[in-house]
Amino acid sequence: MKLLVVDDDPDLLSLVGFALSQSGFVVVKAVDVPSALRVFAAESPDLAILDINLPGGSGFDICEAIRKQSRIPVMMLTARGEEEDLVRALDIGADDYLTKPFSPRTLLARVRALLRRSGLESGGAMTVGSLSLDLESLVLHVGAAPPVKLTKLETRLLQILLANAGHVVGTERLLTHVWGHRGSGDRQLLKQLVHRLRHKIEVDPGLPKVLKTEPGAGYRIDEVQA
Amino acid sequence: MKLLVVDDDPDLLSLVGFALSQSGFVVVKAVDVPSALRVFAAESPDLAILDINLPGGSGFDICEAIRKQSRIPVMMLTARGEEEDLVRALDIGADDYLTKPFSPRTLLARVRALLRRSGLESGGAMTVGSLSLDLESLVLHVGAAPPVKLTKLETRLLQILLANAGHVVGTERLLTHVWGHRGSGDRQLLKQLVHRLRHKIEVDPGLPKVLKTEPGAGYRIDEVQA
DNA sequence: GTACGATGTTACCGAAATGTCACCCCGGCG
DNA sequence: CGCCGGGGTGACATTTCGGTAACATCGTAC
Repeated sequence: MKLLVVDDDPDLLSLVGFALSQSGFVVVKAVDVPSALRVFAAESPDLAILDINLPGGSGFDICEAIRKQSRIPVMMLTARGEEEDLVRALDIGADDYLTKPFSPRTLLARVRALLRRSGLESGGAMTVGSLSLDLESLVLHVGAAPPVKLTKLETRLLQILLANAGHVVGTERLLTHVWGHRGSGDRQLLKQLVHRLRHKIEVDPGLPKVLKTEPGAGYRIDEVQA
Repeated sequence: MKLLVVDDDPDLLSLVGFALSQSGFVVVKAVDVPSALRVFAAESPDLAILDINLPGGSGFDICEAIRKQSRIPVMMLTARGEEEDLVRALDIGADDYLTKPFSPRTLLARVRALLRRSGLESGGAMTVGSLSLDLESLVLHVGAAPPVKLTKLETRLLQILLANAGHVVGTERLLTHVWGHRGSGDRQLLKQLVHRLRHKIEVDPGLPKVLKTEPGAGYRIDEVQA
């Protein structure tokens, strides 16, 4: 489970980073808005913890940018006594907030709660419609059909598509999520991966019912009724 | 994304220029009214940041001149304690203002907010009247009619036309927005693109109701009633 | 080392998107 | 009238995109 933490205070950043990685999370960090957006695009974290006051913008900007692409849980950090920020945060689509100062223990509890609420709890499976993907064992259940064993890359591809079910996910975003910065620009990799995945999960790979192509835009998975 | 910044203080100009280009914007500058107008005409920026007190005129003049041609977001800069200026600024058609001194962080946040509001920031959907364009999935909804699938170029064309709904967008600006500097000067490309787009979105492509031609100037989209 | 599955690479096909060209219509003008 | 110039239109060429297959390479279990 990968978490993005954005704060301009390096002390707080390392403290929080330490606490979270102690608990088994992978933590990626950023100190300002532009780098946060870069990291978000490059790493596709599963949850974001955003400070509101940042050099070069505010956590609101990051939150909005994230919401345009993703439904991952977002937690905002605010200084004491800026309650009006909270309204705006929740308005923009944040899922929770925490008032500084806070204890690592509190943070951890909130993070776990968020992950549980959003169904991304570590090790668990993500379910959308009649699709259920187990991220640990790399097994996919499609309706009542026998489970399918997937490869690492296939799982990552499905993960991001399911996390954005109903929305188109752009080619470039898929590439960076599955392969990281390396695969950037290489559509061929994606073509092949989609091709192979379809052969595993589609009844008729020639007429995909699950993993749809959006010409010129990317790919999409809709809620499928069993 | 290209921004025009006009201020007579070279220090402020370079500071702001630095902050903005750090965040990935292209910045063009001017120090007085005449050069600002020249630069605006030559560069077709997507947003303008105008100081009010300028040698040889005021930011109001620039704002008015811009408003005659374009609907791009305009932000005015004012010195502290000149609130009556603000009224006039908003009256004239400015979209936002900032009181000096301000932090680069604040400026950046406001600029982003403006771009987002005007639909020029990537991502999301933009709606004008009964037209709704989804920039991610390249789909356009026209009133209650079935959605239309657009191509990348068609989407870009509509994007800039919708962002300037109600105003004529000049040929040259359309060309550079859709094709980048490459297509500069090639009106044939634009003719074809408009032609093809009209066939997709107009009831009678021969008598366009949505995408209107402004002979000698460019094209325009008005608010269409549902 | 060998065998096997996973992944990366290259090539080809057909369709769609885009670019290019030739010609039309129309209004202004000498 | 014939000659522009701006736009519109249709036909066609070229490029890009997505799907598919075949083969190469890599890593790991045995």
